[in-house]
Amino acid sequence: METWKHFEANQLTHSAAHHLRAIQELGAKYGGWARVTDIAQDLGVTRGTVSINLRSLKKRGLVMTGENRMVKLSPRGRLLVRDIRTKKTVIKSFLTTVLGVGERYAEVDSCKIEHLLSQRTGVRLAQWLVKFRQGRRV
Amino acid sequence: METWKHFEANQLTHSAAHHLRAIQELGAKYGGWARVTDIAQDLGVTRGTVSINLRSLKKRGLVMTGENRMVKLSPRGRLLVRDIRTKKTVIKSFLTTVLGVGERYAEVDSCKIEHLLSQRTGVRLAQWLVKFRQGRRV
DNA sequence: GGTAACTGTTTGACATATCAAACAAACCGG
DNA sequence: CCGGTTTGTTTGATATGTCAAACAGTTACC
Repeated sequence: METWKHFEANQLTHSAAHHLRAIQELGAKYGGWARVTDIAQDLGVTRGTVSINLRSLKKRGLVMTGENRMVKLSPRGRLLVRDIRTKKTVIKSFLTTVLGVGERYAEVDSCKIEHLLSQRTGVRLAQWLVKFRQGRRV
Repeated sequence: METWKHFEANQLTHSAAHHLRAIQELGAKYGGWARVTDIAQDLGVTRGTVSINLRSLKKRGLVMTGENRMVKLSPRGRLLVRDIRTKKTVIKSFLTTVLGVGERYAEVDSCKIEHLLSQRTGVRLAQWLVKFRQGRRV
């Protein structure tokens, strides 16, 4: 009866996942480095919020600080972002191309779910999707 | 860039959803009425936690108080529980029968996701599943 | 080089979710 | 009816995530 507690035990909260994602995206053009202000802008939260959240992400070794007050993902942070991004792509793709869900709903739903779906299930879905596209009935 | 905030704007948090679910299940044999102690036991949290969480669920009109210090779902609460339960069943069914995900993973994953998936997507998935079972390729 | 703007951090507040512990009310056994 | 147990609530902590506002340090421009 404690299955439901797995939710809170997740590696990343929704908020943390998006902080990491923002750093990755913003840093893409600057060798991985991102500024607090830009992260805050990307997420639509205040600089203070980002500052505080980065504190714990640094403590957890997912984000590193550079010289110019900039931050970048650690290797582990990069891995997490990659996995989540992959899952999101797969989920969204399933929703739109298989279920025929509209782009907007697919975007919102996959965004809510991406960081919660287990890696295993994500991989299964990806494999299934490949076969489905090949016209096999699985 | 604000899509990610839809997560927090959800109707029910994971915790709230499971409080409602517990009330519904426990009440099944008693005309819908459930006790704080039993809810706490079901969820594996303290009575104090349930007491506090019920406060806001009552304020939101999802739970009603009876005479004997018992609580039950309001019509709206019942609807929410039903929708979430349906989504969970559909998701879990998809994971096990289509993707071949193991029972345990399917249980945990569907539990994390049930309250987050939009109603529309849930319905789409259910319909797709019916066709899939009928052997149609969709 | 001095002033103004921008950046990042801190602080105090609030909301949610949880715990342990104290408490009061109700219930039950005798 | 009296005393002990059970029940539900409250209180004081902790943790996360958010805001606005104050603050300190940096940058930039003239």
